[in-house]
Amino acid sequence: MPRTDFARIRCPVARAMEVLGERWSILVMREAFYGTTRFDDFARHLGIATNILSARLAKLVEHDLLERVPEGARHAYRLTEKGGAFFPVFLALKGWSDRWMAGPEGQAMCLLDAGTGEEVVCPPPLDSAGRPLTPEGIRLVPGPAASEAMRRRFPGTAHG
Amino acid sequence: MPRTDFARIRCPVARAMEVLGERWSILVMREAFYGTTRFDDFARHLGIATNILSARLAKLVEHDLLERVPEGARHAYRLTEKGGAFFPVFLALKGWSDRWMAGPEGQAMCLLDAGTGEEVVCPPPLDSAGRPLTPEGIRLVPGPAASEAMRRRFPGTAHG
DNA sequence: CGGAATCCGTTCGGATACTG
DNA sequence: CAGTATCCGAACGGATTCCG
Repeated sequence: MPRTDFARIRCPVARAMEVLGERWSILVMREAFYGTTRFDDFARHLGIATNILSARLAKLVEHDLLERVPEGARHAYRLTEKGGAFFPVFLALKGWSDRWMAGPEGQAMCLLDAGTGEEVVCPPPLDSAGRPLTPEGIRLVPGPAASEAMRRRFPGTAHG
Repeated sequence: MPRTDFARIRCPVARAMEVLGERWSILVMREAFYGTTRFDDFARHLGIATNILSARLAKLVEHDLLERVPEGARHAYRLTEKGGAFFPVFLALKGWSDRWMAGPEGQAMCLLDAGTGEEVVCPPPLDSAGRPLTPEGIRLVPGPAASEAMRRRFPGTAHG
């Protein structure tokens, strides 16, 4: 009984979980955002087993979030455009985690705008009245890739 | 050899991965954001094995993203404040996934502002010049919960 | 040192059966 | 219908070893 193949699910978020759904994956990306590029640095900074690191990096490279480029005798793992585009997601996750998952001491790392020195925050999505958007404030309509089940579940169109 | 206990890591993001680091977890939250509250609906909508769903829901309830409330003869799983606060993170992830992980057909679901009918997007973080913030545009300083290793790695303070 | 390969315990996760 | 429990294969992940 092979496990469900997330790559085959129509929902792009599910497909993202195929790449980022293991617990170390996001932390590897965090390290990449913090400037780490070499295998050994990832391993030491994270305290991750090397075989797992190897597998995670390979998957991130396979899905084009990182690229493996020769650098002298070794390799460097660098963010691609796709990987760099994930930065706002990480920022949002970090914001939530610092607020809701931190211990009494608070946050471990502080991200400052290099220009102003102000702390970087992910702006929250707002509704038309300028209030933070909640799940209740949205209407769901199927997109072009929606399955039949989704269309039955959420009847309507963008302009209906 | 037990696996690394993410709850003990100082980084709040790592602690978040303790709860959300399994591949089904985010999709369970997605369903909650889409209005699902009952066990059977989660199971049918997601196509997840019921024992796994049971475990994921229990963990989300344990960490206070969902609460299990009696509803007639059964239970309803409802978003808590903490769980609702995760919505912007989901939105950011969905935006990235729709852009970078979707197939040629595009997105599966479209989230509209219930008031205006406009598609909801997560505003990207900007730097002081109004340009999208990149990992290169930030300066990293240790926060109050930073480990010694982190302080050595990132010397400096918020006002240094 | 960089990274892959091996070994093995643990967890995930699907299918099925079971209880209320 | 709402879940829990059991079984078992497959994947995750830690420790160690090995190769360039």
